[in-house]
Amino acid sequence: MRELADAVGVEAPSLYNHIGSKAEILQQICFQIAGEFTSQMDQACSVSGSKLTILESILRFHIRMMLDKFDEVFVANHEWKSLKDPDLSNFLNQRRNYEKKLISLVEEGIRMGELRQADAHVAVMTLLSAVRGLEFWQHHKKNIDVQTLEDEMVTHLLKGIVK
Amino acid sequence: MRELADAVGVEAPSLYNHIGSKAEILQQICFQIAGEFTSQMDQACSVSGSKLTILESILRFHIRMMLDKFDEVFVANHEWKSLKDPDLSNFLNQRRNYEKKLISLVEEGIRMGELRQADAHVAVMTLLSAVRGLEFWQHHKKNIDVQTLEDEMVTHLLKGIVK
DNA sequence: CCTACCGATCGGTAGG
DNA sequence: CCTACCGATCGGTAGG
Repeated sequence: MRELADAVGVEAPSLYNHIGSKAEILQQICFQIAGEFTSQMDQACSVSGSKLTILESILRFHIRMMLDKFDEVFVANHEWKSLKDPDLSNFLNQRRNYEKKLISLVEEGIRMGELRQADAHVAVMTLLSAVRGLEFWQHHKKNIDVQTLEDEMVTHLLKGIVK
Repeated sequence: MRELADAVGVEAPSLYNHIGSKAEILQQICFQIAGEFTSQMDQACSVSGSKLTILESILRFHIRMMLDKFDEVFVANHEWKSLKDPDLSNFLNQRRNYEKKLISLVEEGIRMGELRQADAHVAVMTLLSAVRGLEFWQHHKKNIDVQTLEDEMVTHLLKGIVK
């Protein structure tokens, strides 16, 4: 809070004329980000097209979120653990739901023959892990064109690296 | 430190008869883990075989490390930022070197026609991100056989999910 | 190995 | 918006 106050140019206690608590800021960030992911997923699923196309658009959204709203996504990904309990369960439910929808999507893709026979659960977790890992790229991100990064990553995750 | 002391069954200050500082424990964990990864990489690269085979064995090692030595790897992955400066640069150099070797390996694989034409840099970061993301699986890990998880994840990362 | 305690940090309140 | 200050926490030291 002291750092934040410094950045804004006031003393730390003055912040409390504008916010209720540090926890409240956390809560807002977490649910704003969760909401963006959830609504994009719903939108992506509502368009007609192959399951693969939908999956790809979701992947691309994740990557763009990691690049465009790094700080907020980072906080939502890490600090949600500090949410207090109506919020905590709420957040976890939303996330679990999100993962379930993604798993269903992959399962349907497999059933329709668009996707390889695979463990949908592991596939989804692998995809989510990979895009989330953009967190750690730091200096690497700066040396490469954003669109190339997105395209290469999506291709790798969908088609692999083996010839 | 108080938690640690509790777990061991002594008072917090007593710990300092056995360790120099909290920072020293961090340093030991970071370099032990870094060493394991580095030496496995060297070993894997020294055996004859396709670049793809080598890459796969490295991937499998990462996954197994994430599952078998979760806590240490977690600390090495996150808390290295608190290392002080001869150690910090040392650690970062070791990691950068590791990534470079991996990138070279992928580049050679591409050159030899074993791997698809791809951005080796993005490919390696995608692979590392994905395996590292096992950090976040938590409850998911418990519902699946470890060997299946390893096999499915490796297959996904190497061959993708598209049919 | 313990008790006693320090100095820094942190989220936050009181009171104006 | 500020000054003054609180209570909890944390890594660690002194002294036995």
